[in-house]
Amino acid sequence: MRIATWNVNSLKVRLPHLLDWVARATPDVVCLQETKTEDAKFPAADIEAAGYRVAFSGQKTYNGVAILAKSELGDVSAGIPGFEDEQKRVLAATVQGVRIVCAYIPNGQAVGSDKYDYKLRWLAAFEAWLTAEMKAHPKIAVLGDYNIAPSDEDVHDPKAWEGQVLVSEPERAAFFRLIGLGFKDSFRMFPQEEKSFSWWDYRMNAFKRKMGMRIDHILLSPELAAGCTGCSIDIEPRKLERPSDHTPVMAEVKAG
DNA sequence: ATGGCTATGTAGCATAGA
Repeated sequence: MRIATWNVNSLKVRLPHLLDWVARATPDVVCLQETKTEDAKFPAADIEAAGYRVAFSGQKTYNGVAILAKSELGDVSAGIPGFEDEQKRVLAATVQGVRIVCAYIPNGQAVGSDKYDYKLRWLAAFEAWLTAEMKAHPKIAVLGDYNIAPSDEDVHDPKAWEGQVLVSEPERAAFFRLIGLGFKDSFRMFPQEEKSFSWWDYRMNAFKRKMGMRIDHILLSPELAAGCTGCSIDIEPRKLERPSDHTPVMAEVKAG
């Protein structure tokens, strides 16, 4: 089963890219972030016509998550239980015996800002919830835009970014607490090219200059990781006209 | 060089992203 994540930065603008990409990459599950689309305006018919079922939790202007799947989406739930949050950032569903969690982790804006505090509080709630989810679902995958570059090799210029949001020690510590629960960063289970990134700033010709970060991740529970046969980033969509600033990441796992 | 793009909501720019 191929499972993917992609921050599309507006589903309305990126729908043609998404449909082209799923036709080419043929994922079984796709987690989307930053759909920026109210549920009433979600393009469900176009996605269903492409052969996917879909669940979504969105809002106007900001955030918004969705899960596409070739087969049935069971036990769909939105948000982190017990964590009050107006922002639509989490959606979970069970597909072929695999619990899929789609997450759009807060950006954090700047270290020390209110949004940074919110990011750390959010991550603490996320970790607590996943600790329980993992026990309930031994086959669980957590896919999404983490807005954290785990290690310096995930940053084009670690010196320039040192201590900044996306790489700061508390953010990385939160990421590695998820690893501490037993999750594997599927991308790093396999040999990868140097300077493998999933996001490049729209400005400064950052993509062409390979000035990116790896902040989109697929974390797998031990049971899923044991059956994982690959994980890769597809940079092709970033080369198109009007691209998302993020690219898809896809892993292959054994279905339940 | 602390900007630089892009998307949205809304009708000028402000906010946010990362």
